[in-house]
Amino acid sequence: MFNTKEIEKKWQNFWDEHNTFKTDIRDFSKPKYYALDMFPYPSGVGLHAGHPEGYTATDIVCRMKRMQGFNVLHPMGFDSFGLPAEQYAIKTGNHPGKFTNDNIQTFKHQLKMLGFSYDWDLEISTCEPDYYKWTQWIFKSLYQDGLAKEVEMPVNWCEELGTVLANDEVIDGKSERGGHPVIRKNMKQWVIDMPAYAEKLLKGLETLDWPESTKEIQRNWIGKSVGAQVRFKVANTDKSFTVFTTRCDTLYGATYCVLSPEHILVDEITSENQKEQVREYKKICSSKSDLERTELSKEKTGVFTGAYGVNPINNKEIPVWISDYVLASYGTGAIMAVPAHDERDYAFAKKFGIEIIPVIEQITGEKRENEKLKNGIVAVLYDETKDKYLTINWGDLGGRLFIGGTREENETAIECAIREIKEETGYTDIEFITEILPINHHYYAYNKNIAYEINSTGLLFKLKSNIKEEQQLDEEEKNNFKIEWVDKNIIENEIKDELHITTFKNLLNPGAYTGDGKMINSEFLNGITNKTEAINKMLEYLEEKEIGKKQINYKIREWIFARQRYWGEPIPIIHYEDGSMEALDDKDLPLILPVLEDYSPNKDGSSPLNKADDWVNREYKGKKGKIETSTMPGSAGSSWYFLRYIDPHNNEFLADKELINHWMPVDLYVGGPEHAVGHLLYSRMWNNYLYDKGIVSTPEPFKKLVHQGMILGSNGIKMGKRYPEYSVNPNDIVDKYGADTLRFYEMFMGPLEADKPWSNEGVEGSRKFLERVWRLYTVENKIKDEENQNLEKIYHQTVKKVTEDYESLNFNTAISAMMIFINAVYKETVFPKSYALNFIKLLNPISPFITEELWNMMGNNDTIAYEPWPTYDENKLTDNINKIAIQVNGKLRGTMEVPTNTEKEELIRLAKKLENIEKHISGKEIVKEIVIPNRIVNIVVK
RNA sequence: GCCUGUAUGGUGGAAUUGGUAGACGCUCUGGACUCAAAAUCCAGUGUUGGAGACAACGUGUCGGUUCGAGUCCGACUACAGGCACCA
Repeated sequence: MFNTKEIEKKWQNFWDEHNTFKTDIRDFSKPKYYALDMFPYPSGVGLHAGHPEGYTATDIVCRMKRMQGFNVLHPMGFDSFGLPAEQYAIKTGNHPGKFTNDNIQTFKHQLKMLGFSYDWDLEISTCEPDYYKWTQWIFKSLYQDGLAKEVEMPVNWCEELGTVLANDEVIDGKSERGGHPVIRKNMKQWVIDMPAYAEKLLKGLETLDWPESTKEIQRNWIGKSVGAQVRFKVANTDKSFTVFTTRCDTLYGATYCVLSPEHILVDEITSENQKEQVREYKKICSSKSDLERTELSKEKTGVFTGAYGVNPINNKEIPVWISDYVLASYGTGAIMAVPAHDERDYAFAKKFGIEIIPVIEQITGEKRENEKLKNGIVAVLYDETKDKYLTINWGDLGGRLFIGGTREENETAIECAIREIKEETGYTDIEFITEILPINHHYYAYNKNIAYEINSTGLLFKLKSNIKEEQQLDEEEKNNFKIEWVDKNIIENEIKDELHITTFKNLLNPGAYTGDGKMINSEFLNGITNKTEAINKMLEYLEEKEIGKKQINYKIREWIFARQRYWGEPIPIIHYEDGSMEALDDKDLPLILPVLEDYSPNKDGSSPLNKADDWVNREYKGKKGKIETSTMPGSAGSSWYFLRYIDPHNNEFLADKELINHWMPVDLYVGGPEHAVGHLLYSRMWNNYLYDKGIVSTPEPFKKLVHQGMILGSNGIKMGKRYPEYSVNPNDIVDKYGADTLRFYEMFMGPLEADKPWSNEGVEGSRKFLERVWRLYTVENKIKDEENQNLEKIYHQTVKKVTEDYESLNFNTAISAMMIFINAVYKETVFPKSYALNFIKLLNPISPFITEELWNMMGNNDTIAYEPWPTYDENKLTDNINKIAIQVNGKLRGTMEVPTNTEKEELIRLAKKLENIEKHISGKEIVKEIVIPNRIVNIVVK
């Protein structure tokens, strides 16, 4: 048994006293490695079980890299502006800084306890004026470049929290923190222009070694869509509006337009007799919260403005409506509606009885040369009383079908269907229900040797009674076909004809056709079947006639960059009495938070900073003005902290450019996936901006990103307030088993990225392994200055496996390899000293305390941290005996051991001699023999 | 609804990318040591049948490709995460 408390204390002190992990940031002689953890918010409760997971992962890589000769930058700091400290201040009247600093001390103590090899000289804290001076400086720069601005806009206002929230802080219309309702409210707001960087942020993703899921979330959030702007004139006026569409190819199918209720043109174009309705509708919309808008999204609402827009493609006048399914904040706040090919427009048109014009026909069957064109119908007759559909079973002549027919001249689809139903089945007492969008079908009539192209209309009828007339069938038909009423699943299983089954599915589930197909009703586009071609052709036309142009839109919105709170970075802007404003000069930064008597929010929701009269009201450059009182959001300080670590004590600049150039980008960044669209997007934007300014040397800050999974309670559920009995406190584990065991266990639980349930038995197992290692070195008496051939192969394999697995962050399998090695050593009487020393190095990154102690006990005086990493010999990874699997018909029937690189023929010969193989092949014909040397033999018999 | 993942013993999880499924750990069982227990060491542990050799089955479901599929292809189911009137 080893004394964890004693050993861990000893080495914590040793590392502190010797500055073991201090990084010489100006030493450029070695290759650099920058590993970064997402720094914590120092909450009152200290580290939770999840923190050590990600932190241990980076620590392992750093410790290995140091031993491999890299100059490693591995810093830690604190994201120390935030709401809990503010709430504490409101409650107690104390300054939140004190509370925050106490918590930071607790965190630091715990982090040291866990043995992370941070260089504490590089520690930063975002709430320190030395730090936020530069946060303010970057903001100021953004402001001066027009990327940070104050605008009047609808914002996410949370009454309970008394502040504005960014889009990523609102989830399903509720605040991310606390789940309070969020409403839309017009306010003057500081924002950062994220859309200006949308394209760069999107492009940059391609260069990053990040989880695909996170990149996808960011792509989604950026939401690029390529389309066109088209200008619609308002009939009988000189006004016009512009719509955004990604499907300009469907312009001929536009049968109405919709403006968002907030669109500026609404009041101007509304006709006299629609004014009241429009006013009423606008009122309803503006009072709706985001939550209500989301919840009510199923049912479309809207009103007609009385105005008509002119479709520029054919000068057709179409009604202009307003509806809140069109968002003011996206595109132009106006759309052209193509109900035939857009689900939302379809639902709206159906509800308000607006015309639907199809311009794309769904295609079924396969197109052939020299097709003969005809118009046809497919009619489905439904008997409600029996819940069955009428089908015709043609037997060998064509299987089961609905009623089909060819339209005669001057005959409508309905007339044709009624006629065909009567002729083929005799039913006459039927009621027309619905008709679907046309389908373009291709088929080949073998009996007539003709290829057909049919424009087919699908129709649904209901049987009212069984009244029948005599069928009119020719001889061939009479003999072969049977009328059968069948239910839905028979149809789905037995009707193979693509036209008929597609018609049936569409009839049962009528709606817009959003797939690809053949253009119809579209003049110069008619007949085109390629969507891109149609879009491009239309774009060309629009641009030529100057009625529209290509346009790209992004979903990403401005980052709302102000909070009505105290505990955040003050915005370094002064508003003068004359209405102008200005950023403070560099020499007046940092703009330091004033101390207040009372930190509670004001009743009007304005920032508590309003209470600091002397601080707010001042004369600056000879003019009277007020300092901006809202503060920056939580993600401000974390958007550039990775730069400050490089040079945290620099008073001249945010960090020395030469150092940034050397150390950036971050080589490995580990943190939770919850920051996918917040921190990880904002940091990228700031870094891209600083790159454009020539301040940083790479556009992307984080080259490789890995998300650690969540550590769940032993009940498989997230640890937390809900199930405190299943929660684990790292302090308790360290107290009982030691930090080495905690680190080891969390790495052995499973893949870093996966969510994993805690297991106390698993912790015991980890501790047991460390004990086993300890015993091997202290009591077993096997370590000798001798060689042992039996261990050579497995030793080299272990070095290789562990090295590669650390590099790729597969710590669980690295540990497994070390266990296999130790198990093998236990079976031997001699553990060569060189192996013993190098094994300590392999284990050191995971469990640093015990390994430092063992290293010491093996006669070394200094830390193991910079000892050269073990290497392996490729030639010793295998010996010359291979175990070959023998299969018969792909089933394992035996194995044999043969020398490496035994010839194929020899392998087969030996394999056939095995008793069990002989049994399985005797009396059978050998069809094939597959031999993969050094792997497998497979004999195929019949 | 759309997008992205995931699915393997009693259990946490392995599997060189198409080549002996279940490494390693936990649990459980047996043995050694001990007066005894704990600790430790050794052995066994997918299911079913068999004393055993061995055989059949087995990686969410159904189908396919292949000499051979956890791995590739197609359809589906369940769970997790993200997006959700984005025109």
